[in-house]
Amino acid sequence: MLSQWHWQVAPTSIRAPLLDCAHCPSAKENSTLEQLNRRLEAAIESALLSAQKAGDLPQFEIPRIPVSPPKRAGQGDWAYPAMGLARLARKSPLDIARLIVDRLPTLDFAGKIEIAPPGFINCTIADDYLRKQIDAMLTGCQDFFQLDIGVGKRAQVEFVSANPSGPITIGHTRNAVVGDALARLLEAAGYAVQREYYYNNAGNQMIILGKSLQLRYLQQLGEDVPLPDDHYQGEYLVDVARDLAEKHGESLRNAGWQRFRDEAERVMFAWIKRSLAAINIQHDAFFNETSLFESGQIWSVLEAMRENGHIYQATHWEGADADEIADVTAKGYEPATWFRSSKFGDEKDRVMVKSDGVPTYTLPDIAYHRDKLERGFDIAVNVLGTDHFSQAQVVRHGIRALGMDPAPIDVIFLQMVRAVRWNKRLGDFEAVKQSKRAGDFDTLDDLVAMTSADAVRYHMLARSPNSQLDFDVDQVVKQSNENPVYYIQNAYVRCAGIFREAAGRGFDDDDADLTLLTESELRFVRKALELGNVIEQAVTQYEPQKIAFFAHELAGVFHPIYDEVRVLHSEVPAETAKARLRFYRACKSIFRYLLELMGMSAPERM
RNA sequence: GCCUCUGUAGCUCAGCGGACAGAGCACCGGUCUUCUAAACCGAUGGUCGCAGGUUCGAGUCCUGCCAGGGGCACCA
Repeated sequence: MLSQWHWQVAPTSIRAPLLDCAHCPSAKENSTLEQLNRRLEAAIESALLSAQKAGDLPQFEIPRIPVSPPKRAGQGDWAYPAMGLARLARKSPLDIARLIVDRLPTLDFAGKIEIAPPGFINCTIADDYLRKQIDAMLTGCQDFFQLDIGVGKRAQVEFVSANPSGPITIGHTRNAVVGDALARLLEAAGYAVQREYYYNNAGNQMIILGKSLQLRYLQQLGEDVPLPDDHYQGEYLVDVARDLAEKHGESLRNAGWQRFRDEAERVMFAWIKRSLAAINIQHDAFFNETSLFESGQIWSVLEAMRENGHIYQATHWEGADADEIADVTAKGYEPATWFRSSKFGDEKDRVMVKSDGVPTYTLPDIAYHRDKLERGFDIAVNVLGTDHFSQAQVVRHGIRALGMDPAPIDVIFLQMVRAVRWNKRLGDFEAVKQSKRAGDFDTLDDLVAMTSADAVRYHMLARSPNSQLDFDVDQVVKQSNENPVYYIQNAYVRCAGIFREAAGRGFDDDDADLTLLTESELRFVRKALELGNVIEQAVTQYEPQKIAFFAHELAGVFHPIYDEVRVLHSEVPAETAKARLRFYRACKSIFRYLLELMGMSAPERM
């Protein structure tokens, strides 16, 4: 079955090979906070065990209480709430905290360890340790922050998956940005990632698209043929028809609609790829529905489901009530092929093959996901609009009906997105109309033209998938501190500016003495070291927006320091200046990496 | 009706069962002789939709309401 893949491989060379993980980053010791919190938790657990062994604490199973960064300054970098043990240990939280701290093994990264009421253990990272991380970071953020959770594993992200019937819309754009960001984060977590695009080209929609183009073409030839209401009305098909007429003249006058469908698919796909490339997105593989028909996979899936006893022929589903039966009878349907999905928790059964013998969308969808599972990905994430929620459930039931475990497949559901602008008269936001008149936009191309690729990527990413997103086109256009895009990029630009100036003066950071750095700079390093945790959380919880929030927070730590900590200034001693230049080298490195993780550019100037 | 998402400052939104609920914007007051203004400093601003419950501890978990979005095809 593995030999029956039907994808075109996109011309991209920068991706990791899909099957060969020989050169994947190997598990290695790294020094991010991602490990520090784990090490602190382990140390606390061993302290507790030791206290139990000595009889200072009663025997109980030690619950997992994670250490977390406190909200407030002055409470250290990691806090452990010992209150959670009070009941089990039958001691006051402060006493327990004392017992733990007294027995805590030595930790090279730990500086001050304090106990605070009502029972927190606050651990501060030692300054020396932070200073060492600056040089470590300079060996490359990609390596420095590389997690080991995905090493040796293969992940697939299926996203966009818009049918080639028109341009990429605002909704697809959110999907594209979130999917690609997740793919980048998975790569940062060590996975070999494949970006896949699945599209339906076998169904009725593509037939109508072909017929629509055919009519547009005939109109170009001067024929007076109307375009029915249920056909594609978009102006873009007129452009395609005009090109066809120019290239082929009248030779296609008697061609079948299939010829036009193929042409439409080809042109639309070229357009879609161009649009996505403009925001720095490329898929590795394209998988089409038609291939599932040609290979016969849809029928083998149906057979397998039938053998497992989940398929039946009927005019209506088995649990239909009187109203539904009356409804179906009125329509006069012949028997169709049903999937008994209600057995798997669905609210009703679903039609797999219509009474006219044509499969519904669901059957190839199940076949596609079976194929995906058979390709052996450790995780396969599907980015879908929330309007596909029910459909995704049915596919899941279908996979179970095949006797397969759908566990590797996860879905990120994106809530709706719309472009809005402020309407002064109404005193409220107003949806941008779905028309193509000047100033209105509803496609990715329009969005990019009016703002920028970077702005589109950031604003589409910086929102929880669970939240609806109003893309405020006026705000996104603004080049001011109202716009986080420039706030973040400016951090990189400012670093780049220092190095331009330093180079001009022949000043470098060779032999920098990092002990000359003070609390301000170390505050930045502390924050920067959280990146490992952020990537881990983004990947394991499927929350790629976390990286956007973090980038903004880190820029928020950076700018005040930049304002205060100068390098090439008459009053800064040369040795101090060297140390600071080294610090800004690390800053520049991490901002470049963050922008790369978000698929944004890192401009040298703005 | 059923499923699902959302409701936190005037606006847009963060917030891992933990300490006094945070940013940005807007508004108000300051800061460009320095590598620095797409920036910085300061001030104002809150019954976390409502009501119960679990917990030593709830914006966070549970139940029920209220309000808004989306989905519940022999469409894709």
